[in-house]
Amino acid sequence: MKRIHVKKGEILQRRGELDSKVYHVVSGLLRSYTLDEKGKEHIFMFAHENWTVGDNLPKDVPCELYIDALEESDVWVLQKDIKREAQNVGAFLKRLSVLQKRIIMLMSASAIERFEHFEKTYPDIIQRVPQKMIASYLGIAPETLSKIKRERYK
Amino acid sequence: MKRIHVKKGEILQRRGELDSKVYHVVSGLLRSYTLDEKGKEHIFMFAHENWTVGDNLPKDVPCELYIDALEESDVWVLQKDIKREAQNVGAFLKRLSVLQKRIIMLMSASAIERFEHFEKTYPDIIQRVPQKMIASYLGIAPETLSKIKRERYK
DNA sequence: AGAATCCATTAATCTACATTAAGAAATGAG
DNA sequence: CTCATTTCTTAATGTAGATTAATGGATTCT
Repeated sequence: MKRIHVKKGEILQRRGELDSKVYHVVSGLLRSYTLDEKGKEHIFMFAHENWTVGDNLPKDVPCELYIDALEESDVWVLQKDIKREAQNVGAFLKRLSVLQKRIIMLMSASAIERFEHFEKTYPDIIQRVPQKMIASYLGIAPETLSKIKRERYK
Repeated sequence: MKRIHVKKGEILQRRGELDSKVYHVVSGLLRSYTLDEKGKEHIFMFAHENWTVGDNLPKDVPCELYIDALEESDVWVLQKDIKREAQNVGAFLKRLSVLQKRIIMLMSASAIERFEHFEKTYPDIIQRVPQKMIASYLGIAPETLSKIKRERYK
């Protein structure tokens, strides 16, 4: 846990890095964002005074967010040595990362991509709920989901 | 903390309730969802075996999610007596609730509504970042944000 | 079993928002 | 101060996905 000073525009984290840190803003303003295939930015979160940004993934999983400074900032950099806090916190982290992924998908992925991601992530749930509920989860109309699947297998 | 058995279709929680609980699924399948003004359902999350659902709000804040059972289920019902766990967990809960709200907005609100919500929630950040970044956060094109604001004040 | 409800699929039409392009305004660097 | 870059606005056109509606097949209820 150390304190750093960053200038405007400085990049603190890039997608794909391992052992990503958590950043707690003392002063200034950070932002985390993703880049889609077309190179378009999707801002995931702004973090100003007393707020925290960072992927919430285990140390051995590559992170998905870029983090940079929108203003000159003072920041605490926290290691994620989760072990000691164990179970409880681990569960929170898992939920945070699921929600994060969900937001990223809603913002940057098409209906088809969202469905394909869902298929991979929750293969069992697909069998257990009606399609219209999957559509509702994905944020698309049931008719659209139907169309997607048709085009997919033809 | 008690264990309950619920039948398919049973409603465990309605939007607006205070002192909402957290539900941990032992067997079966739950779902949480919102209803928009048009009465349309937007599923926030499926929770199957060993997963957890629930708003992550303080006891005195009305919850935003409905929760019901998609299958006959066994569930642990947990009180949210957060006090003892203090700071750390409190911060997680806050982050979870922000992400939850974000997903709900992305799924059920129009561009204008998302902007108005952002205005209210982060009045200070609006002053500090370019509009195109706010658009990127809201998941809309900068041109659309520009149009929205024009129509708004005319 | 028969009735009623729910669900998936298709097709036609509609709409919110994206994209593109171009000029005006603001910001910043030297 | 001035030129360059970034940002904002406006308008024209395009498109992914919503909406509506109709049909047939499954489920569930009595």
